[in-house]
Amino acid sequence: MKIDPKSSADLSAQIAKSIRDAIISGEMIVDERLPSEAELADQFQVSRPTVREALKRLAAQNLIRTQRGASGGAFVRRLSYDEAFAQHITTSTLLLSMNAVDFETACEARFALERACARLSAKRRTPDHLATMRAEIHRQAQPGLSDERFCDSDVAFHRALVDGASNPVLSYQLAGAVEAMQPLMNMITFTQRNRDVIIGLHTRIADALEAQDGAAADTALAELTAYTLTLGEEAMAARAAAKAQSER
Amino acid sequence: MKIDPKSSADLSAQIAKSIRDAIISGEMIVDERLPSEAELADQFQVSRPTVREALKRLAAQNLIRTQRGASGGAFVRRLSYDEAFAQHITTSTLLLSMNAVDFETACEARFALERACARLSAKRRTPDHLATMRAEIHRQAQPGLSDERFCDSDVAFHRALVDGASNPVLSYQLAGAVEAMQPLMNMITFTQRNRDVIIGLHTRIADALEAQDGAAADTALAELTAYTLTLGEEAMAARAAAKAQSER
DNA sequence: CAATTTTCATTTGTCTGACATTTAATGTTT
DNA sequence: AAACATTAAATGTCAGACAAATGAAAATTG
Repeated sequence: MKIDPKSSADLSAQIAKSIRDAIISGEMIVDERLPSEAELADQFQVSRPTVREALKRLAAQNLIRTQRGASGGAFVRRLSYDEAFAQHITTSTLLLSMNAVDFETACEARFALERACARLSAKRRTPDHLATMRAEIHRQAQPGLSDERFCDSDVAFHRALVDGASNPVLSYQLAGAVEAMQPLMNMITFTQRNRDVIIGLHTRIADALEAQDGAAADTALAELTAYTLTLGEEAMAARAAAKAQSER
Repeated sequence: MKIDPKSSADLSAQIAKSIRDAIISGEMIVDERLPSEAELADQFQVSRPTVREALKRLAAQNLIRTQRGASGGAFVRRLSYDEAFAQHITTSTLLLSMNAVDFETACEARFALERACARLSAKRRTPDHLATMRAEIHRQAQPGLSDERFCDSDVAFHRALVDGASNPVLSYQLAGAVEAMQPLMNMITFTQRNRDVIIGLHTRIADALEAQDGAAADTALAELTAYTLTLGEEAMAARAAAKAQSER
């Protein structure tokens, strides 16, 4: 592990990269202990604060964990699905909000991916998944539910659908698309009629999965896509109108 | 922005979280300047090194960039697709390697997602995308191509397929699945016959997209999925046999 | 007056040295 | 043998300093 003294980049960034590469390449394995801060400082010929900054960078990426005390130090960390999920969702959400991705694009991506799971989910869904979906449908039908709670339930429903495919990699990749959409979905005002239509489609999807009919689930999802798109367009139009009004 | 002095967590982690939340919530907008390190230290009642560690954590997540000099400082950074891509791929790759995801699971996820793009790509692919795919097919047919280069080309081909859908969000989510598979794909030894079959399927996919026939593309992708799975199984079996041999 | 150079204040990058805190291992006592 | 105290090693935090970059203001020059 070496660093380039001529590089203009921060030393801490270079050191972090050096260690990160060692971890990613498999040169360092899970739970392996890194040298102590003092040793690293010596090795890279920098001071301890600089090493510490590098280690904090790695900690921010969940690549290492640190432990205080006698036999403490920095250890290569096993990246768990949950952490990867959280990271992925944060990044996806930021990407959408900072780059002003339009509703249509995000919606299309989300449902295209979800439909990819439908077939597998129809084959493998367990009674547990079906129960979760039914429960969320029931929740969505409750009167007086706020739009935000309705969206939460919607995400939970679709999450169950995706998890039904019983493929953690698929669930992981999908989580980003589904959850990152939520801020955009939250802009929509759901009338009772809107909700009825969505609940109807959700029921059809759940029925199709229960009957292990992948094609029917796909069709219902396609309809849900189209319907969500029209809702989104209306919401965006209303938003634009309100903005024009306030600027007048 | 406040921190909890009673918390057992590192101060730098708390400070980082506090600032991160402000950025994610939209409280701080892109290109906005954070207070200087000295001011932050004052504000949070900690020393400058601690603040710096917090800032390095944020820098590692591409949430801020720093600039030296008179009117320098830390600025909220616009997360670009490219950076998000890189981050996503790194995380996905680590997730697969550290959690020993089996070939079958990763392969299934990858192709399920890819098939989700096929329909859209058939509709929207440009001559550019087609040209890229044809070029990669041509490259794959070249004699003497190493297995690794063959895989590279394979990824490039599928990337073009995905990009053909012209949905950056879709491309972003897919990139993780496709690229993270590469280390697993690299374990496979591709015989000439293997390559011929794959190239044939690639050609069928390209033809289908050119004809804007989504269904045909989907069928060819399904066949490619099945074929890749058998190749993977063989490779894993060979690997297991070699291991048993060496342990005997 | 305009253009160029110099100076200067600000801010991040890095270093030194110190102390606090946590924790496991070791030693001591009962 | 078990409970307790000691110690050493490691990270966490701090204070203060200097280096380096950089933009803006001031001084100089043509």
